[in-house]
Amino acid sequence: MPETIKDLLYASEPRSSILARGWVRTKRDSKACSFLEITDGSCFKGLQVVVDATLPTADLLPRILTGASVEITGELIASPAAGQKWEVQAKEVKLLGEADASYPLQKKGHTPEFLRTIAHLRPRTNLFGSVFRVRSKMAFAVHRFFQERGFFYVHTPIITSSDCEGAGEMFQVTTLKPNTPTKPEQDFFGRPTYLTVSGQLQGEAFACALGNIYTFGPTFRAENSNTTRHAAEFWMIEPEMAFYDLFDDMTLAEEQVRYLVQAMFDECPDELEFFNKFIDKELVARLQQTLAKPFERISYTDAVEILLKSGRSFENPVVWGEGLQTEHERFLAEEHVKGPVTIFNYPKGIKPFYMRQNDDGKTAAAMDLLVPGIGEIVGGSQREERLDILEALMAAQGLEPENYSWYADLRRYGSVPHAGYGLGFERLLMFVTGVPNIRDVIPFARTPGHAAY
RNA sequence: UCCUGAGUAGCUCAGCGGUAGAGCGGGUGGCUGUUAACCACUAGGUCGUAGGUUCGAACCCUACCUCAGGAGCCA
Repeated sequence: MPETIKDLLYASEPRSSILARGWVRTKRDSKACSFLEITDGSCFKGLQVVVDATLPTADLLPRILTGASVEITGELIASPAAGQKWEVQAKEVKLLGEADASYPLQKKGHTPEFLRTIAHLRPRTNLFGSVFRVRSKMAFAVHRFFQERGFFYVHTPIITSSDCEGAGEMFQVTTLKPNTPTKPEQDFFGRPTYLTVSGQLQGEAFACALGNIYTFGPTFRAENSNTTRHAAEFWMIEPEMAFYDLFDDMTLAEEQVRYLVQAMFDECPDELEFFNKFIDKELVARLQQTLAKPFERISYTDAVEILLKSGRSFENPVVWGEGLQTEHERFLAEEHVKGPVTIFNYPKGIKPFYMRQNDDGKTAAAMDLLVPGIGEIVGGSQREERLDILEALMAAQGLEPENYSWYADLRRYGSVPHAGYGLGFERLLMFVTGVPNIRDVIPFARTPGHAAY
């Protein structure tokens, strides 16, 4: 298999003959020689290649501009200059693919807005190369976290006929031709179907069989949301655990966030350093703080008290029974706690039917984990395991019982207490990279009006 | 969807009523073991689109389009 630039940069000794392939990041010419910096995406750093002007293949140099792909045969030597440990003294240069002057990536900083317009080329930049290496490492760490704890990975359906009530608007999936009179029964599945907004309900079925399970896959929301934290297609991590109560649930969510932050330090140090320098100067300090002490937990009722006593004037009034607004959440995480905080036991009136009703008759066993800079990163609850109460809640929220009969069966036959949560993978990536826009942590982001590529 | 702001060269921006500018990127030449190198010269733009005001509009007004930020919805 071909060697990568990462292999070469981590060499322990000089080598008399190597082959390096990659894309030219910069070229610096002098009379006697040219310096190429080439990258292949295998790691953050690039490899410096020195091409002597007397080399027979040096006449290719005028055609080797930023973005060109090259193959270099040469010698790996200790670099005589500062800036890099190793460099390649080229013996032969091959131009694999030219990139002419219209190549849009220059040797200078570009705005993320511009780079979004060239989503197919942006992974070649320092920033996006780093983001997507981190995305891969974090995805694997998510699996590792659960697998180390004996959780089973369940593939819940992408196409579904059940709407996870309260999760948002759905994209319809149909093979019926538009503008022709048709009935739902004539459709492919014999009923209306949608792209899933959550695998939770199916996840509960498997938790009530395999014990501890998780899903990790794409979910879809047809909301017309235009913010830095929302996308129409995003990846969600949804564990569901039999015999867990709300506090077990919170503990697992907190552990997972800390685990993934630790993985960032352990597995992506070069990228972390880059993000801290160019994206968010507080990033490393904030992540260290995340690991330093256990996350705080505040009940919704106490949180309302804290907000009311804060002496702060908020745009939106703080009222028990209403949802916490973004400004309230930010105050709690960024100013009151100055770190991640879990808010739990929300008023039952603002939560969906499947959340377990608390004995106080006023609240539901729900929790949100808020982090500084992002806000809500996890939303979860203990699920209502009592059939009569579940049915009453469904009726109160106007749901058709027949659509949820399979879900009610989980309570009808061997019901157990259980709990779960959803962790937004992209929001987690924003948290560990400091990248402020969700569109920049998704390879090809889907947001309202945007589905190019 | 609502509110706010912005659209000027390939990119980042300045110009804010009187003949379109800079830096970077490209080209040419020079120089140097260079690090987003440096120096000189050079090419490159119907100033988002359509109307309007004015002797005169990149600049003022209106509408639309696009992008961004904030809010709501949530992960």
